Amino acid sequence: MSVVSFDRFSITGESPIYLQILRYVQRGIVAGTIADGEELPSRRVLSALLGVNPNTVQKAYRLLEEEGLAVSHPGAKSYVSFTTEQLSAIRIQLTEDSARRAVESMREMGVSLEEAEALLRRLWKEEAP
Amino acid sequence: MSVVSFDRFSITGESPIYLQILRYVQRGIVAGTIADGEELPSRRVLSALLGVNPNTVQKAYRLLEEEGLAVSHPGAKSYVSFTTEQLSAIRIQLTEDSARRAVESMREMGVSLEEAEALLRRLWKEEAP
DNA sequence: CAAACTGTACTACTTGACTAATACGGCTCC
DNA sequence: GGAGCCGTATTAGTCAAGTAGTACAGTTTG
Repeated sequence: MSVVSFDRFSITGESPIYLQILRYVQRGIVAGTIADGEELPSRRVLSALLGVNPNTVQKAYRLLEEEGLAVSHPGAKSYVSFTTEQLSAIRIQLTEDSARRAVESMREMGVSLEEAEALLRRLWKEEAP
Repeated sequence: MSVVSFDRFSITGESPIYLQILRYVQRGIVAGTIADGEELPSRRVLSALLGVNPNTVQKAYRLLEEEGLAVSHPGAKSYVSFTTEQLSAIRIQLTEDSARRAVESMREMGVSLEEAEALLRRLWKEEAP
């Protein structure tokens, strides 16, 4: 099985490195570019590639394992591992669920749909890379 | 003019104290319980009431002034001051955190702005009374 | 088996956010 | 005009997050 590629990954300094690594893998899983069973680069290899400390990568991998998206065993390689149920769960969790909370919050505050749309476009532009 | 009451305010430790004070006033303004021109408790009085340092209150008041919701002059009392145009801006800002998380998630999942707008309108109608 | 990898645990350093302590100068009102 | 308020600036302490350095133990592979 192939190894997860981090060629399209770069550190931006806008958020903690370990979170950027975590989101990169999550995004890859949902986008289909990272498949179930794929091998993850070792902590040392990836840390050397990114120029950070192995523990920073370890933190990201530990979070992945806590979410059930990867499996790790002492001394052995780590692998991406998820079920189709988890995939849809992640998709919902990361998109519609957060959007629903935002909508609910805005409605409680009396924000109009037009204001919400304006806010959406503004935030979308702000978060652009 | 009456003084802004903090009787219904209590520190929860879930977020910085100065932000809790800021949001309390913002919510009060949006809810209509705090009117334009009302007098704010002095930094020292409110800090003694809450059991925190005057500078913590000062930080909240300074943010209020930066947002144009209060006016302060050296040696004089501070007052709440806002226009009707600012009301909608406050409502949007109070929900901006959840909205920002939603936008961030959708961007990570590769959702386009158009799809996000469609999702927003759909969720908006679903939550309608 | 042994070398070279692997994951993991522990400690330490750096940095920024948050809060506190203190001091200074301006307004107000008797 | 002076006592007692007021807002403000400056400095310092506290704490957690993030990252780094190092060491230990297990697995793989030749």
